[in-house]
Amino acid sequence: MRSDARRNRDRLLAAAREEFAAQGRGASLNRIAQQAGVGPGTLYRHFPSAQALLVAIISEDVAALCARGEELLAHPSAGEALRAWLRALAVHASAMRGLVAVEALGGGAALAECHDAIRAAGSRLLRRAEEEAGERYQVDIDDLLVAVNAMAWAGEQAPQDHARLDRLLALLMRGLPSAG
Amino acid sequence: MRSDARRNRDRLLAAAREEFAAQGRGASLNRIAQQAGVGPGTLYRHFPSAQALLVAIISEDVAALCARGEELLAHPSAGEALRAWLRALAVHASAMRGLVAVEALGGGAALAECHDAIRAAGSRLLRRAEEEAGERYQVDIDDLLVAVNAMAWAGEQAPQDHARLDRLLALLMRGLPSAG
DNA sequence: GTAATATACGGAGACCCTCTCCGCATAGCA
DNA sequence: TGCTATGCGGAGAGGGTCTCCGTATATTAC
Repeated sequence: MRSDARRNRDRLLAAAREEFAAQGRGASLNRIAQQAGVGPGTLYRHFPSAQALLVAIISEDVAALCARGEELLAHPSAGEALRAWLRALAVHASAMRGLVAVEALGGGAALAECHDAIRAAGSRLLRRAEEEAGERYQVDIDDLLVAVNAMAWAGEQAPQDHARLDRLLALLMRGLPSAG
Repeated sequence: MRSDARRNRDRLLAAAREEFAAQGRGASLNRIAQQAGVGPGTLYRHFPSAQALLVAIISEDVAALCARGEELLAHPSAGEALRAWLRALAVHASAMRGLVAVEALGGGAALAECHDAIRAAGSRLLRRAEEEAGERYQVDIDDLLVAVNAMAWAGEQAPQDHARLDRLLALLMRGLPSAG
């Protein structure tokens, strides 16, 4: 990749993060291109669709989430570790308003890889929590992750209510093993 | 209101229901007007924004939900009644893809009335379930309703997975009193 | 039945958004 | 320094939201 292309790509990603965080669903790809100082054509060459742009951003975050999951495997309380990680996931999902919605949709192969990585991390934490609690927690890990995303989405619908996300997560986690 | 205006209003609402159900977020107000056989100007005179249109549709449904809540107060199991009603709420929220999202947003006075009515019905069912279970269920009714909406939203993100909504609701309801 | 009037209609069009196409510029290389 | 592959950018097509205003019509009074 040519150096100017690389530079533009990076600028576009940075501008997109800002725009998505600020505007949520109302984000405009035009504005992103403008903010990054490139033409719309350049944006669409790098990212053929708004979704591709989102996937690229998400991919950047997934590694961090997986690393956090790895760390949390060493946490003395497996139940708390699971909760902490799900909360981190929710915060990631909330980071840009409306981003979650697209994350939940199709999104292609790149996003599938992200999902697999997230699912793997979540599965390990869930299994450890189950072992700790000595009971099988009858839930599909995918459902649990979707539910966490849904809570993040709902939390973002009322951005002024900062505590809502925590309350919603608490509500969701009532049924988890070794609940506080 | 002039008779032709009334007729057009009704046609617009019917067309809007179809369009929202079929297209979800991709719904086009232009198409709704076209489908209803009126010009765009007519649509915007009756409903100044897409949100106003949604609110009008929602208002139509709320009465039915409240009536269902009333019925369920007579159900022998208060816990089951609560669950059944929350499920009905989720189905309503799912009825048109993406409608939930707007429902969660501001929406003005008309929507506030709807929320109040829903909250009142939900509160009564929740209180009865608590009494039956002999325990106080520490949850804000608003949070519970938002969470149900969030699950409906998540369910609609994967319309091909019909059972997902049920699984997500089950997940949410694990922490409810007298859970099965 | 007809005239007067308030009310509502509808479509042209302004403006913005997404996304494409292609002539032009330039980075990288010999 | 010149060549070429690669990338840039903006004009513009197509469609969406929403407005404005000349035209049409339901309604009322006579």
